[in-house]
Amino acid sequence: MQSIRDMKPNYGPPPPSMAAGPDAYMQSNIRMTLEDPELWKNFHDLGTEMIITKPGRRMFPHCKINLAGLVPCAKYILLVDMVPVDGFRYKWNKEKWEVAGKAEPQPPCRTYLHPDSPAPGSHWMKQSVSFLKLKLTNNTLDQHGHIILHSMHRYHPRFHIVQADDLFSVRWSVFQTFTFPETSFTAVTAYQNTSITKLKIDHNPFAKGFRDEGTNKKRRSNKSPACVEKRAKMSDMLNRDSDEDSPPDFSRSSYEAYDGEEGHVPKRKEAEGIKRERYSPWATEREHSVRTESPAGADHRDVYNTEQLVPAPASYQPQRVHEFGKPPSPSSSVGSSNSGSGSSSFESRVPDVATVPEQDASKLRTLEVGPQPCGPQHLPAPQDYNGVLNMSMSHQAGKPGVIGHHLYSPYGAEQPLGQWSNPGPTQYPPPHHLTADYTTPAVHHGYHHSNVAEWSQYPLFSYSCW
DNA sequence: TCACCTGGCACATTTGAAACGG
DNA sequence: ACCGTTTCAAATGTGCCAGGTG
Repeated sequence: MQSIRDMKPNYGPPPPSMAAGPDAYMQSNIRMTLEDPELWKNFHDLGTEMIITKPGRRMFPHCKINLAGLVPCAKYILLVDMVPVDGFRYKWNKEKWEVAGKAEPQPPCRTYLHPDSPAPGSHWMKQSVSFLKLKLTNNTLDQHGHIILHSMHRYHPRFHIVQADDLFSVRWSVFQTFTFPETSFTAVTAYQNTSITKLKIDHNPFAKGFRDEGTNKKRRSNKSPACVEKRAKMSDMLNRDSDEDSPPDFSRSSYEAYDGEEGHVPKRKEAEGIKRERYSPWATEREHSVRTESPAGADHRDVYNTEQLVPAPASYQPQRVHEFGKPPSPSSSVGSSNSGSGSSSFESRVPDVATVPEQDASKLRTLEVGPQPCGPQHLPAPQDYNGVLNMSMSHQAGKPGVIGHHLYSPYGAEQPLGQWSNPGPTQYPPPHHLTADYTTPAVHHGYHHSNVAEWSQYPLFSYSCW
């Protein structure tokens, strides 16, 4: 865990209203733990898949975290974004994920803003923080603010804690980034691994209707002979695999593996966890040095499972600088993210092609920053949305504001936080806030592994102008 | 031909308004 | 009039599956 003391405010001098902001709330130990790690681990061991649909699909399991070590009176903003795990596209081939080529160009990068943001540390710490309403989509023209992903690509959620009184001061605030290796997943439009399907059905309350022991006799019993045959075939194949290169526990037909009472499933899975880990569907990638996650091995995994701080600002902001300096092609950033360096200019960033309906933008409103019960207050002057935009533009020369990046909240525009966005980067000259002051080595955490090194180079706000 | 995607379907949960009673 | 509980329908979230697409 890295102390926030090591961090610097994002970039450049803060505005007058924020002059003493982050420093006033300086703190040392923010702790983030993933809720339901066992469930995540169960999925991870099988190779988590997340359905992405045009209208957007929730994650399951959904991201739920616990926070500690925040300053109770200081306000924080919580963000989640998805970064590619690597630069490859995958295909599901005979019960295993295989590399199917280079990754497609990175879709417009979106960041999901937790609807409670901004809220005091006490609020975040008093109960677990759920990102239930975060949705994933494969629609690059999505206008609902869902996170856009490519099917058959692997991603990794990143959680960001930004100490800021409101969304508009985020830009000058310190932030910390956390990830949990077990939350990585493959985006798919249809489930490939039947074991994952079964696991989802068993654990997702919305899918109760598909449980064998459930009340839904209709669907299950109405399955066509062909379907039954297909399933039997699949079961056969799995069993064959188990004879060849997998322990029975993992490669057994999912329908066998999860037969019986729902309540029994988690226990069994816990017991089988270690075995499954060894024979996860990613084995091939590991063999081919494609799968680089958690190479530290089982010893370190446990540590990762409980909490992990990844690219804290001091360490990965330089990479953001590099990232911004890369050519506009998102594919280049995906495919060559290891190459690292680049110019410090990011004027050619690819704009987020998604747009927000004008009426949405027009509804955007100021974030209410009410009086706080305690602690030093450095509240920005009241401002409306236009004011924010103006502020942003006025800072373009050296410390731009929030334009250009699509930061979404599940709240609609009519809701308190609003879904605030802006006319899109193409309408504004790109800002230059990423000064190259930081020369700290890219990743220097104890848990550093190549995987982190790669994906952490994705900027927090890829297309943003923070 | 095949891998992948899409849209409709049935079933489940969630949510919020209406109804009701104390 | 207010509050708490119950009921019910609409909205929403699921995986399944047939058909479409490149």
